[in-house]
Amino acid sequence: MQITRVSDYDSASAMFKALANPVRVAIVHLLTQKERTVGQLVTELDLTQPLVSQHLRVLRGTNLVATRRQGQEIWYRICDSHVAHVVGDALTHTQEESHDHSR
Amino acid sequence: MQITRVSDYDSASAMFKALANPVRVAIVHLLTQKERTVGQLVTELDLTQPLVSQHLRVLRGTNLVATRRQGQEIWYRICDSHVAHVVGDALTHTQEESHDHSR
DNA sequence: GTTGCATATGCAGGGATGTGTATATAAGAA
DNA sequence: TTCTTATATACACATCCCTGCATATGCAAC
Repeated sequence: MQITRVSDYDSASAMFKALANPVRVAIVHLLTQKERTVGQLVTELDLTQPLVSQHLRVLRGTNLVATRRQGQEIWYRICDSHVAHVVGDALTHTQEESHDHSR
Repeated sequence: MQITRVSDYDSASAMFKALANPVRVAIVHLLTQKERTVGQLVTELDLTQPLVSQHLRVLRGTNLVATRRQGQEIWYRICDSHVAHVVGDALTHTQEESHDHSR
């Protein structure tokens, strides 16, 4: 097909926008390993709790992460494997780039 | 390791920021198929030339695309396969999501 | 030199984003 | 009920991004 509508890429770019922040990439990368509570993320990332919650809200709003409540804690996990792949490929790309001094 | 530095994800999030726009995702997706000139992108996306050039500058600045000049035309191509994979996975993720009415 | 085509850049206005501080909600224990 | 812990939200302010329009640059032909 000839025609490419820019609006066809709205949802994909929304996903990338959700990942366009180092805190959120760090959160997603941690959740790729295993599910975690908000408090665990706060400790491991050494950030304030409201800041982590704000970023988690963005990730929730774009369906990149899902939650389950257990008592007063809320456990966060990655939604599906594509999210992990996207972040994994991006990390691979940027790491290779930083080793490439030939340009 | 316990410690996760948020700054370790700066370059990955910079890549996502570069893709956090439907025009740029559309451009990258088109370039995934074959290399193209600026004029071809302008025609296929039905956008103004300055707008396409502005977005190409962002993609160049983050090393997602590369160029070669041939006469007065400049041909753009994807930098490496990881970029194509990232966009491919993202499109797969968002498409599956739009078909998933079970949540 | 000039002209024409292809592409890049500058600038400005409106809108979105990131984060700190304060506060609200929700659940459990007493 | 009150107290404590865990998490979410509101608000504000500074900063950044998107895009339209105008203009500049680079290359080829003459």
